[in-house]
Amino acid sequence: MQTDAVWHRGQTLAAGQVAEFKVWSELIRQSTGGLHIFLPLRDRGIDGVVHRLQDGFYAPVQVKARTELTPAGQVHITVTESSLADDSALVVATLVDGDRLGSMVLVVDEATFRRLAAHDLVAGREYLTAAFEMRTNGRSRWAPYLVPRDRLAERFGSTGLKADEVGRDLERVSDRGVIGFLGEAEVIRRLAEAESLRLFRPFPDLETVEVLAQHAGSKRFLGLQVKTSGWDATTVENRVHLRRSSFRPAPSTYVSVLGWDRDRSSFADSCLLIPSLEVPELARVEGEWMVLELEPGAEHHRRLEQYRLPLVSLGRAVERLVQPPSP
DNA sequence: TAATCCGTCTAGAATCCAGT
DNA sequence: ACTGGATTCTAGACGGATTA
Repeated sequence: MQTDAVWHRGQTLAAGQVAEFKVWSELIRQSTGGLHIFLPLRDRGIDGVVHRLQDGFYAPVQVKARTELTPAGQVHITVTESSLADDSALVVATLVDGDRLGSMVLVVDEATFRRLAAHDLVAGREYLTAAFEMRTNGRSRWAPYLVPRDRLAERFGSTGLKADEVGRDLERVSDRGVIGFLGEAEVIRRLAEAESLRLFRPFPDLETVEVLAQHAGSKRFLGLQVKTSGWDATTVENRVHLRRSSFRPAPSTYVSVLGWDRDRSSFADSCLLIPSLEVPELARVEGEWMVLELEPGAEHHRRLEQYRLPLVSLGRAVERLVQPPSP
């Protein structure tokens, strides 16, 4: 395949981007929706986070790509020591062969990568290199971590959703209106004020979790589902609907509810932050839906009162939930 | 066949600088 | 003093020759 020249010289970084999206699309396709991807909103370093829906597990991922084999037919992956910041993050390294990923993909956590890689000090900087051949029965130290391209999702623990589950999440895309979008933007703005949080958005945009935050220190994740509830002078009470079939409670998932004052076109001063595990006992079931009753404009939120906090402190509150345990 | 070493190139950051 | 463009600098990405 002589498409190399297309990428060569000046296109190499673009090739890296291409590789990232090849990896994401392979994971989404192979898992038939069982894996979702979150892309970073500001920080570089981690290229994306893979979310396994079955158990809510999050895996930070760094994608490394090469466009050419060495003359000896090897794939060489070099990274700087400084770019390996999270031992639990996974390195996904691959050849970009024309418009496809290579037939074999290296998937290894950063700690193992650091341990197995060739360490090389050049001009005061440390480089780590993995060298391997793209075949299944190699005997290199990397062989145990090589997986065929078509079994990438499997490596991430997803066997795919059952047929009746496929498409379920697609339904909810239409749930979100203009107000909902405003709410998400507001939550992102508030979380961005917390300096220790890294933020991610889902790709494609059909997750229950709409904003994902990771603490830079503890590396812990917290996913937020954002609900925005409007009110005006005439209707003080309101309800928030959560589709039961696509609601996946997990310890790391929270539901945030913002109030939108239609009269003033602004957000209420307070919001709610509810652990998703507690939602089923707080909500009333109405057929396909779980319903939370609240008074977004009021000072009191009835049985949800204990989850109320000032909107300005939302970033701090999320930060506290994921920060490292104090010694 | 794998590991090591190193040269070249680029994007983005930092800095400089001329024109207003 | 300010602005936007040009220039320089540097970390990191990439490729491949050489060694083990």
